[in-house]
Amino acid sequence: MKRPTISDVAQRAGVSISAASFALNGRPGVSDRTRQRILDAADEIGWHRNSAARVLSGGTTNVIGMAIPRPATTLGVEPFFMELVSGIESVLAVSGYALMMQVVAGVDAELEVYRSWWGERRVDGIIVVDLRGDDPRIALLEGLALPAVVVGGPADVGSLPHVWADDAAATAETVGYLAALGHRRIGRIAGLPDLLHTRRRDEAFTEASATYELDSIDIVHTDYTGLEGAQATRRLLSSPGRPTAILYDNSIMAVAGMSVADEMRLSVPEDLSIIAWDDSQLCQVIRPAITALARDVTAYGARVARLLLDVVGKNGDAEQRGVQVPAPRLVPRSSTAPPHR
Amino acid sequence: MKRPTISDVAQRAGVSISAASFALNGRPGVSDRTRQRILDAADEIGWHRNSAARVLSGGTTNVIGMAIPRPATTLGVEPFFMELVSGIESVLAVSGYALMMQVVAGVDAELEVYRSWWGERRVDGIIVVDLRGDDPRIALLEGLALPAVVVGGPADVGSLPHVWADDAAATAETVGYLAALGHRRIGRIAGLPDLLHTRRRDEAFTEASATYELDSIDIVHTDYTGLEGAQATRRLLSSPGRPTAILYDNSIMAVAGMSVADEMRLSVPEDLSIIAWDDSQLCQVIRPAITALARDVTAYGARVARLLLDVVGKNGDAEQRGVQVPAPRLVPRSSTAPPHR
DNA sequence: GTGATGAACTAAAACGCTTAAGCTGCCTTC
DNA sequence: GAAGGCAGCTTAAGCGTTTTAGTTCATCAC
Repeated sequence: MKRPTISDVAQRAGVSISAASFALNGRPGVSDRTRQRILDAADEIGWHRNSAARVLSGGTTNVIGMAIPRPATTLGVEPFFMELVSGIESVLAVSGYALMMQVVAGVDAELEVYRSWWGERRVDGIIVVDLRGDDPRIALLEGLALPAVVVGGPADVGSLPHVWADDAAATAETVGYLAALGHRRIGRIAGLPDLLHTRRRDEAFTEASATYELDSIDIVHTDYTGLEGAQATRRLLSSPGRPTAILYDNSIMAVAGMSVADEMRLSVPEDLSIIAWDDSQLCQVIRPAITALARDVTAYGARVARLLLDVVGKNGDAEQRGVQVPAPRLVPRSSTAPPHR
Repeated sequence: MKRPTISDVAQRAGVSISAASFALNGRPGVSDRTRQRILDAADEIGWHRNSAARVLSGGTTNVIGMAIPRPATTLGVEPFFMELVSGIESVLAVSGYALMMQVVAGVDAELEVYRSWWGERRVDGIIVVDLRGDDPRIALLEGLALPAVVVGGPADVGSLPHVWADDAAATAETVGYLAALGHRRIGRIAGLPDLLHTRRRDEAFTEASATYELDSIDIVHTDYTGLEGAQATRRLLSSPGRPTAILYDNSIMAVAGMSVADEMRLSVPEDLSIIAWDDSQLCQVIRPAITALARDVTAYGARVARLLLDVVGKNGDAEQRGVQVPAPRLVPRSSTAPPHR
């Protein structure tokens, strides 16, 4: 089955190729009658614009690229990620853009992917996730002048537009809440230490502990899996001055921690309060329900996509370099209470 | 920054454009010395093949398309989906293919996406998920002769290659296991009723209940969310001859069900045994740990991707129409036991 | 009646690549 | 020594669009 081309359309409508092109792109230069005849002809033979040809003659690809610097096998573990993609897709889909995802093995591979995408003219813009300290991707993207939006910030993003939430404020608020409940020893079971947002939360956590004059804090880094979450919890709860509250960087680790407490005959929330970053169905469904730092990840993703479309010039070019989304809200549930005794 | 073209490479190496093309594509027609000179030149100026131009002159796009017929906001709920994508990516990434995802609002939108992708020559092949009864996508794809692989089957896939697992056998085995423990009343809390695999499991469940001469079974369909899983559980546990075991179609519903049991002062597994389809970190981490029907979803996705690459002719063209992956294995944990009394 | 204007349309170049066909020399072969 | 073959290259056509620079022709002002 041969694909019809624009010249088939032109022939059928009895006009030149360029008249057909004008009509099909909604440009002036053809009369309304002719335009309609051309559109009808295109419809009748089921014409679709060949995207390669369009790109070759200077058009846009209508593709947004996103490299994922995580091992493919761990992608499914973090619901944050998939929700972000959902939000991005919800905007791209209605704008006729597709999302091209590529899992990459490491930072070097990711840089290479960006260079390829740029050189091959495969994407109109890209979304950068999992920002790290001294991230070489920033400089590369600035150099290539590839339209890009960073998920994260507001520091260390160079001149790139970015979308960020005030994790530090949310962390401080959470520590304050626990302090108000009477907790003096608080633990934090965090994600990967080289991710920038982990560091920001770490710092905010430490600062807040000073502000509220806590007796002690403890931070343990993990790879976000339930397994490491459980190990870290076991470690904290076995220490001499064990914490009476733990803040987890995701919900699967919080659940794992709750099981460890159970295993050690500590009850939640009487002996141990538990809070999870990123609310999810899981937090709501489990008993006791888990107090969570809720953010609308889907809306976050949507905001990222909208900013990127602005940057690639699809919509009005409102030049916003940094966009802030609402800070996570603390949603108190049954897993937090004043400490026992 | 101007992107270098093949003619820049040719000029720098002092040869014609076609000589450069031959060399850069590893074809015969240039001497080894010249070839090396050309490759060096390309490297020095950072040349990348313009993919649009390559596609336009008959090449492949090196892109695999995947339309997702679910609302974007629920994408994050089902870990199965993301794990499948991980597996697919793990194969595509090393073969230099990218995955293009597009969320679609319904079946009609999906058909339109396929027609566009075909007409625009945007993808080399596509992956079809969430097979339904009398699925119109099958006929369309057969008609367009677009290389495609269906996730599911083995029935109702037309002539399309597909990858499937024997869910029916796993269902039967599970019912048999519960029967052997002494359960006579079993419930099933299933996913969307119009998905083909839901129907297959429903049928197998009903058949097995006859085989093992159970007293009663009950099937409730849901949208896979914890909320509906909880509601369905409440309904089953409130009925006169309430089940002593429930089989859930995913793990989040199983957890929700466990909480409902707790709420109703029924303990797991003494009063209620719980089994979840699709093992996950969640099943392992929660207390009691949940007995699960484990399948290697990542490997499943990888198999799908490999088959599709075969079909588009990347690898050897071993013509396998239907590929079977291992049936889910029952992994007994603490959430199942003989019924009380 | 003349020249200017502009709407409606066409011809042709350009985008960057692949590839079929053609052109050199040089080496064999008889 | 003429014919043939072959490696190693070049020329040029073609892929399906977009877009620039025309061309034609009717209309209008004076």
